[in-house]
Amino acid sequence: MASGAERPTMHIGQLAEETGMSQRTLRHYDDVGVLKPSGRTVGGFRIYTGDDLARLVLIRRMKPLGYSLEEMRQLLATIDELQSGCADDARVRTSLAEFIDEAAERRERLRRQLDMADEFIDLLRRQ
Amino acid sequence: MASGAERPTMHIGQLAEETGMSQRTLRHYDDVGVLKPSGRTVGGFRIYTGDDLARLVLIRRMKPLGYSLEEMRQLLATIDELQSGCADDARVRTSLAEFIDEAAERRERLRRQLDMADEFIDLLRRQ
DNA sequence: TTGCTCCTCACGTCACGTGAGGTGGC
DNA sequence: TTGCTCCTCACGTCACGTGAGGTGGC
Repeated sequence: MASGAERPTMHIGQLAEETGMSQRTLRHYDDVGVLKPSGRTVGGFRIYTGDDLARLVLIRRMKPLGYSLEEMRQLLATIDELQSGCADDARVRTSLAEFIDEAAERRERLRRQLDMADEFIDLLRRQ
Repeated sequence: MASGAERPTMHIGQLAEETGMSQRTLRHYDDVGVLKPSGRTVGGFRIYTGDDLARLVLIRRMKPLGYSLEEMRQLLATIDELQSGCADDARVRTSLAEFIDEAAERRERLRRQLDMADEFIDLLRRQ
């Protein structure tokens, strides 16, 4: 009644729909700590916010680089620290720099995989 | 003694070394029928030929497209049929055309993943 | 004969998929 | 009150990794 502008929240089904990920995957991300819902209803339903959605979109972008969920968890933790005002913390800065180097390597591997795929398709077409 | 020009063969360790794949992976490919060694020694050692090496290189190029081992097995079977002179068999031709379409779709997915990876790295660099 | 390579189980792991059986929310 | 959505086990799957214990090959 006395509530002001409500932030939009959603249940697991809507988040799954909007991101194209399965509900099982979202529950698994909760279990391993990659994406914990912001809350629960009294009855136990997971409640996700717009921030959670943004985090999931970020996770989806990380996936092609082939990180394990544990590595994602660590990288997301570093990003969280940076955004909560630790941008001057040398330890966090170093950690970020390492992650960027790793990501660049993984990107190169992915690009080489695209080359391999093209070689493969050329071979198929020559049959 | 009376042998002519021998075709070079190798054991599992050398094949693993030359392709960068683990021996366990090669044994698994044998188990599921993706790459059966051309022979065995009396003692049971797997014997791989140059043809086997070529097939494994092909398999390595297929991997980035994310096929299951069962799908690889089928695609390789189709390629084998084509190369053993069934190139005029309509069924085999149709099968190949379907595989090429699928491969092109998977290639596009892979290219989009590269874009996602780049967006992710940009985001990291902006922190 | 000594190493080094290879062998076959067989259990473990990672990221989920897939029911089973039960309950919350509008 | 009726559906539809969500919940927690818990076993299954795919592509291997990782020892354990034993033997082949030059």
